[in-house]
Amino acid sequence: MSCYALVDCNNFYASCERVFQPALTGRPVVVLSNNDGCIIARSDEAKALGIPMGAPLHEYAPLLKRQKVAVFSSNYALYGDISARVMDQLTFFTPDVEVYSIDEAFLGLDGFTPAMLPDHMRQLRRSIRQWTGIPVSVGVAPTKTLAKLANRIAKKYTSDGVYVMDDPELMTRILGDIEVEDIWGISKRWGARLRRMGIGTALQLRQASPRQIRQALSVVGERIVHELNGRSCLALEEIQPRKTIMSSRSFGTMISNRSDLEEAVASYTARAAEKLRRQRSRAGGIYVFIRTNRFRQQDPQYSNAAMVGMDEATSDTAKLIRAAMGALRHLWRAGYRYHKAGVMLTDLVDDHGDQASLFQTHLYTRGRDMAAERKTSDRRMAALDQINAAMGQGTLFHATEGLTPGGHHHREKRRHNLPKAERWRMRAQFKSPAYTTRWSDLVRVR
DNA sequence: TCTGGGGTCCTAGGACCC
DNA sequence: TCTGGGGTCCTAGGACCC
Repeated sequence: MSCYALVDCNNFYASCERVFQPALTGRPVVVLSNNDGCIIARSDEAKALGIPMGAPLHEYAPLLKRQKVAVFSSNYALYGDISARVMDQLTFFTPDVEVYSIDEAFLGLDGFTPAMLPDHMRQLRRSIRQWTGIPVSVGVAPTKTLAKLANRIAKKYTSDGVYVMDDPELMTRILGDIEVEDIWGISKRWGARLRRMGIGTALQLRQASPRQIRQALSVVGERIVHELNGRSCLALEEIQPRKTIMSSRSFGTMISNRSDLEEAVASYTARAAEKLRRQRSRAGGIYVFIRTNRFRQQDPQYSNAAMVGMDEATSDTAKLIRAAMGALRHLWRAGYRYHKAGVMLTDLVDDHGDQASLFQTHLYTRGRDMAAERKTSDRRMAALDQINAAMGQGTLFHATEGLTPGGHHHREKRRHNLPKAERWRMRAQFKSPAYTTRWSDLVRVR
């Protein structure tokens, strides 16, 4: 039987700020997003005041003032540093650590005797508190999904912040009280879909037919069913280099000037390139997007993006910026007030492996795709030619402009006289008359 | 006036090939 | 209006996460 723990830092950013200002203990604390726009972390006291996650600051400013809430701008350098210390402590307790996010880690506990787990985990919690000042909660269970739930229980109902899920009968009772939306991997939208199927609690989902859930929520949903039943489908994963690297910001004030926009995109590209080099990768492509403020309904709206393929994968900031500027030349339109822009580095390759042959394939298929585009859309072709002519560096092979949802729909309707759901059903029937699930389908292999 | 910034995985469908 | 079947590769879009 497998065994996992989820270690989760309580109200992480707020706790980090408190480490350096112990006087804030017992007082409500919130931390703000980049431009001080949203509230992205809250201490327990702040949550008790009814301040929701992601709330716009301007809506809650009066309440914060009235309640004397301590308000911080975010300090990611600090949070990253404290996070590293917390994760470092974990390795003293087990070598099997998967850092899942800045404030969470899964532990593999297969070698431990069940009887000693609670004490061991309490000790882990104490030592993290002692060495970093950060309070954590620990949930232990046979699968990652159950460990996530165990962690919730540890946070909400225990005094020592540790909960080990080992009593099957008690577990059944607990799952009956958990809403489906509180399960890891089930959000509002999927929750609503499940409720329409008569599934509202974790217990009901556990008892549901894996096949039916797969039809509704894909293999991802089916995995959750198995995981709730104690069959582990999600293994501990190794840390690996990122597959994409993003850098984006909304501007403090809106930008109409083209050179200001260029400056912003260039600096985002530089920042992304730094991250790229830090993980020893090179980028084969760069995606650039710009947009107006979607909240200002009264303003004319514009949003566009383009993707540039580099001639050769690179981590050279200057080259990447030239490519980004080429994309931007195409994207920019006068007369709009821009509010946000960003770049994403894609097609990342390792600095060590045999990336050369891998990249050859990409170049080849891209050429083929361009030929295909010519067939399907004259409009897109004209755009592509225009852009490619304008670009000195790299080859642009995709532009979102000209690809309208309407166009998709139109083609779709012409080609198929059956609705999508019906086609899908027929196809599924035809392909697999007898439903079987291979374990290899369920277990995610990286 | 103000409303975040990152990531990952899965599936359907199109293009292409034989 | 109909117009094979099997396979691969790729992309867009839709989900989800913190």
